[in-house]
Amino acid sequence: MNENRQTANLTVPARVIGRLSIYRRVAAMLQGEGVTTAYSHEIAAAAGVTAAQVRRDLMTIGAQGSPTQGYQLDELETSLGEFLDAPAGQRAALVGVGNLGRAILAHFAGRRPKLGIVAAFDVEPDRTNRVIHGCRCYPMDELREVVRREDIAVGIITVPAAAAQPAAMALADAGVRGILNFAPRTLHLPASVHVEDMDMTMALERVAYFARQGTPRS
Amino acid sequence: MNENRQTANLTVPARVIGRLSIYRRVAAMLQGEGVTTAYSHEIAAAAGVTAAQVRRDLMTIGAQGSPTQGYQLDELETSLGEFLDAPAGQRAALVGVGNLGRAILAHFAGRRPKLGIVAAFDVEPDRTNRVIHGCRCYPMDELREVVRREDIAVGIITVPAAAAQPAAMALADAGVRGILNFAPRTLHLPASVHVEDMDMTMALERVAYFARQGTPRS
DNA sequence: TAGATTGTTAATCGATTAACAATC
DNA sequence: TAGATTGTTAATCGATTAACAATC
Repeated sequence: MNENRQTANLTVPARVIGRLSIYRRVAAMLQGEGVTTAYSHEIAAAAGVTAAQVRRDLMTIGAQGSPTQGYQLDELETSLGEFLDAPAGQRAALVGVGNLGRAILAHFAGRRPKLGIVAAFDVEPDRTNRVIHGCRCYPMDELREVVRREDIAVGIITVPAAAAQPAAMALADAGVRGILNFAPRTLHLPASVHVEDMDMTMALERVAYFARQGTPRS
Repeated sequence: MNENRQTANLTVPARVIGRLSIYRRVAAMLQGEGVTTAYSHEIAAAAGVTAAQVRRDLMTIGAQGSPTQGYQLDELETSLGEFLDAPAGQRAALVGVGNLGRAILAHFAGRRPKLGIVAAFDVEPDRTNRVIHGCRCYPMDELREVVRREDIAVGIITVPAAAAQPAAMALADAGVRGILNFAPRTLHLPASVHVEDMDMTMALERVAYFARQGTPRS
């Protein structure tokens, strides 16, 4: 068991990656307010986690703070960017240009230079061969070609539930390695493809349940 | 520590509630295919979890299966509904009728009779005093009155990041007990208000990271 | 019956929290 | 310096997994 331990790139749990993304958002926000340094408990308060968690997470990526000054926010933002972003950037494609798909295109348009949605796909002819929120929309049968040409690594699924699995397969077959799935259906894909579900119905039902019962103390 | 243990309604972790919501979706889907009973491993496969987890979760809500037949899907769906839904139903309000807000209104329109979005709010005059995707849109200064009149228990926040905290406060002050937050900002609210974050940017960055690094084996 | 599945407890695993010496 | 904060390890906590007798 010792011989196959990972040496070069440590494995970081998904939970931690999510928090790092939030710390980056917080660092940008604080800098926007003119703040240049922040203590772990200040970052923690803005991120909604504990100070100890912030320190441990930042230790993971090798970001260091000063015991008297805290963390230098511009350095921190750089460190987080180097960890979270691909050096050469990554490109994403969206499948399903309905109401939700369009909203997501608008939401991400120009937000992250290192991670842009560069193509969208749909089965409906009246949604394709045009530009929506700055993103070119192609018919589904061009997916494979466009994904390869544009070197697209990430897929976003916003099709109806019944169409989700075929859409995911098409993306995976074309070479996509990660999928953000908004459709209320569990996707079955090779283990080499990382899937994250954004199930709005589930989330809303959970909120409704705890609105009634009260939040557990965890 | 023994004296204040909960007796009547057991506390169920958020993770479990989320899975129960998924089992309900699976039960509905299988019934739509004409299936009447399913084993835990069949439900598990469709839900993307382990069979042992399905059995343990269903045990939590007192749903029983037969060792030879598995679970009766119509009974299961009823049990899950009785557990997840408020007997008299619950009403939700959405704040922020932009692209994402409209998409969510369309997404939930008529989907769950026991949990409907019955009001929307916005600061923009040209978005208010009209009906969008079947939902009446009010100006923000009517929020308190409408939330109380319609007995709204759940809020959905789809405003820009800078407007999220005031919107959350307005909802909490009006009596909302749970909030589904799509804005990329951590909300600070009394502990009595349950908050769930749907951070699309974080989720996409996480997918992009694991698309590059490979999924951890967890 | 035989056998796969269920309900339920014990063992394992991983993440969070607590603690504390080192630091500026 | 004094003192709050940092980096880092040990203890705790909770959830998942493994195991197995009971069931139809």
